[in-house]
Amino acid sequence: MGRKVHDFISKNCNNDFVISTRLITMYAMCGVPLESRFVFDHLERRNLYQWNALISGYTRNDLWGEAVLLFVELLVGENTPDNYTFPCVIKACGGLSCLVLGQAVHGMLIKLGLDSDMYACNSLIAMYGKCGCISDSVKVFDKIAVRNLVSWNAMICGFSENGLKEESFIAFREVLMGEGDLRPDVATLVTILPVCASDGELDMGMVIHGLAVRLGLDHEVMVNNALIDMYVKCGCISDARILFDKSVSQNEVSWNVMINGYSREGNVYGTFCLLREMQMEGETMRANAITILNVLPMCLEQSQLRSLKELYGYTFRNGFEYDEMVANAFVAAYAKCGAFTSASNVFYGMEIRTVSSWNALIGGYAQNGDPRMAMESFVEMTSLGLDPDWFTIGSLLLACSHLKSLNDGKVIHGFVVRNGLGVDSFIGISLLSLYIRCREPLHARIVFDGMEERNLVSWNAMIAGYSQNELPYSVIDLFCKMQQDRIQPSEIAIMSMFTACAQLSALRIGKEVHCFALKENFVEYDFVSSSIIDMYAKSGCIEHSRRVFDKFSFKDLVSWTVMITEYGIHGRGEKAIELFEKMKREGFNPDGLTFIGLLMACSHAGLVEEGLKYFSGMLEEHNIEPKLEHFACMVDMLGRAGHLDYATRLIEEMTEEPDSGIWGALLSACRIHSDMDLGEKVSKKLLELDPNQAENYVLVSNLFAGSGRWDDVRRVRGKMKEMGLSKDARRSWIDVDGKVYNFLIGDDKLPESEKLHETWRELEQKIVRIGYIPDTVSVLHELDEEEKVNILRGHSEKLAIAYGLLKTTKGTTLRIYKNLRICGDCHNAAKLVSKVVHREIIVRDNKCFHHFREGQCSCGDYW
DNA sequence: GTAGGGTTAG
Repeated sequence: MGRKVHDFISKNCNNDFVISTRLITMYAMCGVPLESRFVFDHLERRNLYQWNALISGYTRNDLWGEAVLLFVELLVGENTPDNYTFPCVIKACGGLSCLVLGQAVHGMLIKLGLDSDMYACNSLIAMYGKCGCISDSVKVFDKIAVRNLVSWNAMICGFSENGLKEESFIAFREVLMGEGDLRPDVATLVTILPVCASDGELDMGMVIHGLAVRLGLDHEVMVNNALIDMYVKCGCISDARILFDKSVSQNEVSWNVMINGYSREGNVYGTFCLLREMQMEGETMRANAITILNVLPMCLEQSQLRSLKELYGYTFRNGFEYDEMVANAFVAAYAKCGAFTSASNVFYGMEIRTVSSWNALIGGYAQNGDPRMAMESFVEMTSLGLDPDWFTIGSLLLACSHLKSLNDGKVIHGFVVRNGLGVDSFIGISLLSLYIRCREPLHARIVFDGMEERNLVSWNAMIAGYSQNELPYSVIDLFCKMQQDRIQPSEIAIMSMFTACAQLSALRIGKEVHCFALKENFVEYDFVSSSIIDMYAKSGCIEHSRRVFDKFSFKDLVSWTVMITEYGIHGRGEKAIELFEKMKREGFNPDGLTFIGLLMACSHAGLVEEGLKYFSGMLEEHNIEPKLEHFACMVDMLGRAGHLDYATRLIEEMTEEPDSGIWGALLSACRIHSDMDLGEKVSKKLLELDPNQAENYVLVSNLFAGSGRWDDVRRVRGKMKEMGLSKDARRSWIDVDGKVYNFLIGDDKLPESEKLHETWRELEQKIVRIGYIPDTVSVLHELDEEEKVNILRGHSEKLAIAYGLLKTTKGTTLRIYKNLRICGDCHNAAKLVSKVVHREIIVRDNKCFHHFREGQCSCGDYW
């Protein structure tokens, strides 16, 4: 129709200014800006109206570059732009996200004195928003004398695009409640609804839904679609579907949004049904490239490779595989399903490979278990002269962290610093995680402290990183700082706190965090619950652990395994077995880790027969191949029970080469049962296999010390010194009223040390009356008896017990943590003390728990 | 001034 009118005009009144301006506009509105350009180029005379019409036509059709070029042409031709030209050009600058250009145009606007024009200001607000300079948007907004709805909409949009969710809600409320007589329109609602959608703000979304109904805007197709999308993203698929079915008018977006809803849920059937229905809608409704991208999330699980291939077939038949984004998404999706060959086929089948395409490939390899290929692909990419962007860098850092390649990581870190990407939060967090994985928490902290902005993810990464590097004090410290900074902790930081409390046996803090977790509903997460169970157990409260476990309604294999393992550490072998059987009855299949817990439980409790039965059942009943750790448990169990020959035979029958853990277990057994012949052979093997571990030398030295071979002891200790190895000092600590007190062996530096030694001597007198005899065999040094007795008196666990009795009220249970194994003498003394003072004393050593009560220990003196 | 998509972090 437009063309016919054009033909008529060409014949009759070609050079009329008004008519040719209208023609240019008409073609632009019909989505054919090339025709507008044709008209423009064939004009004999031009005025500003026609330049403006074409620039505006370009921006209407998202041809930002062309709009800006035409504007430059206009200036070169010594024309002066007017208040109609500027909004269009500024919009184009925003479209290009080109701040420098936008600022230049803004400067020109000021020079011409047009900077109080509302239309220009509204475009400026939007432009600065799109260029990430939201503070400049605010400045312009504040300066406008009279603001209209568009000014507010632009502001809301800018806040939302810059991730300032709260600010966009505040601006939205201003529109509703403000002095101006403003009513939200379609644009307002369509801008604010995605803010609700992106963060699951269902309540706010529903309020806006009600508002849309009252304003009579809910039947507008764009509003309706934004509402459907909001319900989908908030997880209310059925509500979304009701709106979708009720829609008065629909377009492709409506269908795509609904399909995306089913797809995100992993609902294969629902997704494909809707896709089929969409095709049956006929000519009016066509699937497009975005439809494909909306179906994709459904196929991202390992098991959905078939659906993914089917979808690729559909894509191919409809010619969408040429869409760059679709192709990139398939590369990433195939990689996620582990189908690297298909990913690479799609990738190398593409006509043009942009940096994004390379990112899809490199990211696919980095995330899904082939970090080496990620690095190789990067080399190939750079050899083609392509520069990495921050997505590429992020994936490379991930690959380095999987490879634990600190050196490559540092090279990339250098690149990041030189290119000023260090401020990007994604890159910062990726760097931080790299250093954490490479066990360089200090480096990680430097990156963390250097971040311009810290978000929840960066706090979590740093806190969880400390926990993974076994730095519990740092976890607690940073957690407190997080709260000072008013960052609301999430389930990940909470889990790290439980792990830290478990490492420290810090019961009091652990309980506080438990209250917090209950209040915030974090206990519903399986990994949080497992960490609570662990915290109570490691703080000596195994009954608390069981109570948490029983109350937890989403038990998974991990929680069962944790509970079984904790029973083992507490020497409650029968309980562990009982729970293991219950777990099987409830339909859970044990894995390798479950068996480590179970076998350790049998070992600690001396349940050799049961242990052997479960060990053989691993392969026979559960098809789990025993690994080195399982053999180590068995050797430990058999050795401690005195079956050294059986243990030796088991090692000989292993198909895998035994490691230092296994030889170490056998060596401990040799010491307990004073088997020097075997012990010496094993010592040799152990020190050959792993000569850099201090513990191994200590084991060997203790073997000799136990039978008084002091020359050999000196030889081994000398060797250890020569190697520059030292073992941790013997330490104990006790939690009194939430504060942790540390004790070293023979510690005289404590403020109350005189009082402590006195208390212990009084206790000693009391326990001597009921049969305590100092067990000087535990002193593995070449000294005379009296000196040995004195050394025994200074053992850190005795000091901790004395301190606990001094500082706590009658009846309080003492919970003590020892960093190495408790010695025989302290074990005996603790039993007797528990009897004379009528207190429960719980000692956690580096292997297991001892609950001393009324002269007995839960381990049955078997440890 | 405006709705739907993919690639990086705990």
